[in-house]
Amino acid sequence: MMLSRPVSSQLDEIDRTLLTLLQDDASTSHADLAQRVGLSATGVHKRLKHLRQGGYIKKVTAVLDRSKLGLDLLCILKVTFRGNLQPDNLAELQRCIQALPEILECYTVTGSSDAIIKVAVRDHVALRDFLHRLSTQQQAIERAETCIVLQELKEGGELPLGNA
Amino acid sequence: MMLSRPVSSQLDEIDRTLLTLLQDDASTSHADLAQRVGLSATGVHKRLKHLRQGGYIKKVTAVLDRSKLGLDLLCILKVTFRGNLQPDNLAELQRCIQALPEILECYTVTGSSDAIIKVAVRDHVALRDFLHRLSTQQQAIERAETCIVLQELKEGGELPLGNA
DNA sequence: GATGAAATGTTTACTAA
DNA sequence: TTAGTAAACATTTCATC
Repeated sequence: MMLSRPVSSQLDEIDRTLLTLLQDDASTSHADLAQRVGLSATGVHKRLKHLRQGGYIKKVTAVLDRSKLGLDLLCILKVTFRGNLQPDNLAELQRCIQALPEILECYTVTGSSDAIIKVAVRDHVALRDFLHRLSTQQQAIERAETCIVLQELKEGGELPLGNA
Repeated sequence: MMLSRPVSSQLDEIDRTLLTLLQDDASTSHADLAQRVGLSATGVHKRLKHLRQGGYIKKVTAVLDRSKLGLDLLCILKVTFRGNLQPDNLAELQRCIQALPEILECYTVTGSSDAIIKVAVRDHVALRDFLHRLSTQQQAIERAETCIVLQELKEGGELPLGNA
């Protein structure tokens, strides 16, 4: 016999719709959300509480306009290390992330580079300064190709939940 | 003689602090924010209104947990086109972004690749399927190096406003 | 999950600096 | 132009069904 759902249950379609709506605009009121998914505001509230407590929603954040804030130059760095991703290099990289706030994102990856770093700076002077601080703090960099972003065709990265 | 500031004025330190706090948690109440910046809730409200209307805050979004939603495989694609970034290729790329929701971010860049694409999929089967649809829809791809993300050392990309 | 009441949070008009 | 006070309004949350 099928008892009630486990605490950390699978998400149903209403949950996924709610998450999609909140990815688009997290300031939507419960009443609005309720109308769209065909539930009461309280029903929405309980589901959101579950989604937050279950860690599905990690946080709610304000997305700012980089240009308006003077950070016009976006770059993607492809970095390779001497000795690849050996523990020392990784530890140093993590220290860099803490020390250099211009680093927006940082991933270690397979392929021709060891790490990929996204950086936002004011202009090419700030970029030069950043690269100098990076190479000072990360001793084991063998090569760092700086790719300047020409166009942001899509960003923000809302997850596709239609088939999740 | 120096007259009053234009409507779309520069941001002061309180504005920047508010933006930083909202990047960290956009669900913070006006009362809480007020306490932190030494203002009344009304003062905060007026500043936030200005920041929203001025376009400094583009939107408020819920950040979801990829793993919990079954999108465990994050990849970064370095793509080069036959004929580089010629208009036809760009148009086709924009169509791809619309058609392939797995694409979280897409940038055209300088350097050894023409575009860099961030993709989230469920597993390697979904990745294979995605790559197939990509190459079908984007005819002019000369080469696409798929870098699988091993670790997300930093993501989300909150902007550093200390020196803005 | 729904209803309605209580607690919070937000917005506005008004006032003062 | 900017911010504070207080009141009106809306939303979120909780107890109860």
